[in-house]
Amino acid sequence: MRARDLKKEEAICAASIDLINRKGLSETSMSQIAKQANVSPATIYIYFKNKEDLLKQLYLRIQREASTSIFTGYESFLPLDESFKILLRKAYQYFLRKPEHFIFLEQYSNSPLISKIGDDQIQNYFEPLFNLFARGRQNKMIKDLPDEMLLSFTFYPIMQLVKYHQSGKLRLQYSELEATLVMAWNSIKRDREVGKFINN
Amino acid sequence: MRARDLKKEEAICAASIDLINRKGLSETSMSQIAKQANVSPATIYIYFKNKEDLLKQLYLRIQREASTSIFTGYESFLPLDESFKILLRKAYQYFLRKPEHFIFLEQYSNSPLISKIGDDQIQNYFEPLFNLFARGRQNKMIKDLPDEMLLSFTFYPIMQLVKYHQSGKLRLQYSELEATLVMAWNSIKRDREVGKFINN
Amino acid sequence: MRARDLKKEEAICAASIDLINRKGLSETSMSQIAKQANVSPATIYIYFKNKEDLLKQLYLRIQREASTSIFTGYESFLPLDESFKILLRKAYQYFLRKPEHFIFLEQYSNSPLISKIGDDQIQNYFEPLFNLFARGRQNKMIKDLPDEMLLSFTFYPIMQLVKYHQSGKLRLQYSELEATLVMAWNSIKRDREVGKFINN
Amino acid sequence: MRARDLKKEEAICAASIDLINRKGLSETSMSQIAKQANVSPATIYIYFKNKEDLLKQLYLRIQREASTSIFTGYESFLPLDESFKILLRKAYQYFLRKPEHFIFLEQYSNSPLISKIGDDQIQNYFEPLFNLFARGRQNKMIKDLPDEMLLSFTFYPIMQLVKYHQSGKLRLQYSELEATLVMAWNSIKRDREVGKFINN
DNA sequence: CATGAATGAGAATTCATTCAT
DNA sequence: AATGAATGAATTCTCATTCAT
Repeated sequence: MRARDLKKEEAICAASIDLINRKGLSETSMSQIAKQANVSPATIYIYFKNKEDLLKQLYLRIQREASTSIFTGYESFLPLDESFKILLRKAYQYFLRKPEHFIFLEQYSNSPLISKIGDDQIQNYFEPLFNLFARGRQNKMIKDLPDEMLLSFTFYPIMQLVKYHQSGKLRLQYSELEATLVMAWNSIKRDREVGKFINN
Repeated sequence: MRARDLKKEEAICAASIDLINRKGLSETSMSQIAKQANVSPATIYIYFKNKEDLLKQLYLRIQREASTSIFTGYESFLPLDESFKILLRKAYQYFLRKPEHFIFLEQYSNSPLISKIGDDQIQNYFEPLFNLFARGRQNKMIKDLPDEMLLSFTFYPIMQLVKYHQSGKLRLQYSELEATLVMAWNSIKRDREVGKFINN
Repeated sequence: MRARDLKKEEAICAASIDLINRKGLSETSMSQIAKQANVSPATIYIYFKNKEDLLKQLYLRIQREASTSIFTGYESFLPLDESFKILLRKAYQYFLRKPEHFIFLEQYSNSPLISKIGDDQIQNYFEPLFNLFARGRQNKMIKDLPDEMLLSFTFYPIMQLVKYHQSGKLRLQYSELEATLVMAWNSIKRDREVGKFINN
Repeated sequence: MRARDLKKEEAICAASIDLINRKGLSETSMSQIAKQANVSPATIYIYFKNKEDLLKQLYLRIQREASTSIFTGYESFLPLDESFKILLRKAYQYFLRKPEHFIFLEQYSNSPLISKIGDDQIQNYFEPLFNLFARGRQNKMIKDLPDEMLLSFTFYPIMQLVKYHQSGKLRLQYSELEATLVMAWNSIKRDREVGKFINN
């Protein structure tokens, strides 16, 4: 597998994402994908080893694309909180622009398929954010909490709001988004009031 | 006339949940379920109209059970923040005790199947939390933000931590959980420091 | 089997005939019949041994009813041609009144199921007609041809016209029917013009 | 790319016809057909959309083949009665040679499936006979009756005799067939004796 | 590289029938 | 007698994948 015609490969990916988003992983068959992509079923097997591989590649390439788009071009000399808000803002806006990608990622990563992907492969996509966290902890500007906790109160709430946006339940204005970013930052930034249990 | 066998229905549900957790929605077939539940495939169709209905009923009954378990028995005369923390703590602990239920809900609600369920049917499960939010907003103890925003910074981060727990990436100690609940509360409680965009 | 409640038995028969006429033998299941007859599937097996038996009994009882209705009450002292025309007219009118019965008979008798029914069982239903033919042959009023041939040019054309009527393609007026009966009679009545091959 | 294998399609058709003749429309399953045709069940669905389509195509192609075989090559310059007898004779002999086709047609056209076929599609197969009728009516050689009536006293009696032949109840000698054709012709030919109701 | 044909395995669902009450 | 529950076997049809061109 892995051949030339990028147009065809792209068509296969687009068809897959669209179908999976609309019908679900279980209701999307290789022949449906083939039909919608205007290729023969056999052609898919030139570009991907099998269905599992197709889905995995899709997941990885969407992650990669999102990560690239979100984490490139932000100036690391900015104050930590600014950098942090820039990243979250870009993430929010990126997924608003690419709802199909967002939905696909959610579906895939909440299914057992996700276990077939090595942790490291994913972890890397968050690296810049983790670096930011590390810097913040060193500078005593961010609470001394594990990355997962910090993500849970910053990145994931934002992702949840993307979901609300896409379902139409809550569409943030620009100013509201900015306030939200402040909320996210406040929830992890270190301050004078000391918590009872966590030594921050 | 033979009476309907609740044992059988229960076996079907349990088998479904188990298989779906292990193999995924897409890889779980009616005959696999039947086999694991020790009934005939045809028997499933006595209790559920079809596969879609089976999954939907599972989703609703798991939601209901979780909601009941989490939202019953908390004393409403307690201070708002206490009530709030009790609910989140119970939610966290409930899903820790019922990982299969948690995983099922995540998988189902991130698939297109979720769109077949009326909004109202779901919304109700959160009602006590929404009531709390409403009270808090009236009392000026909670920021004047829409429910979705409040959930995004309280309930969903906690759910994210359940996920981390179950994947083994981050298992909170009791004291850490308590600190986390404080974090959640702090993120939505109204305070003297006035944000730039939100008038709280 | 064979029990009491005639209402139930009648309901089962009526439902069967209706469904088979509308959906076809292949598309009619015992549970559909049960549902339409407002009884339990198990109940059908009290009245009939199994599906094959149900169909067979239906066929026989419809044949019997038709035969009874057509062949009773015609006066045998009438001239042969009058008797003959009376019978055909009654047959035509009977099936016009009972389209469901007609359609069922056609469907059943043109399927391999018919082979499960002994020839004698059916033959009897035509007996009065056969007697008429025999008398006619003896009296030299009817061509000396086998019963099957005589039926083919009298009874079956009339049945074909019933079919046309029911499909809406050709609905005979009363006078047209009478003319048709004359045609039928002419085709088998003996006359002076002698055929080349058959000695009539 | 593999080309479609006409041998396979033919095998599927032959197997279908054979099974339907022996077991009946209702008792013939796609897998039985596949097995007897020595193909995979899935292969049938390459050539036919579904079971209903398979049966419909079978019906149409058998009708077409019969029609072609019966109605080609008869000389239209012959006297009307000769032409007419030629056609009926060919029909009789054709179906005697192809009992499976005859039985299939009878079974299909007496089931509700027939209603899924447009009238026009069928009507065409009889066209040459209808033309003959039209000519005969114009020439005042045939009674002035609708096509359906004429068919009922000519074509269908002959078909009924085919049925008798195949069931073994009455096998006509050649000379008997000829006499029968005369009967058919006489029943529709116009003559001096004027009927009471029909103005012929 | 690309294809439509081909397929065995398996999907969801229904079947005719029997069971337990 | 009558029922709805229960079922193993069978139904139609689709699946992921490979084959032959």
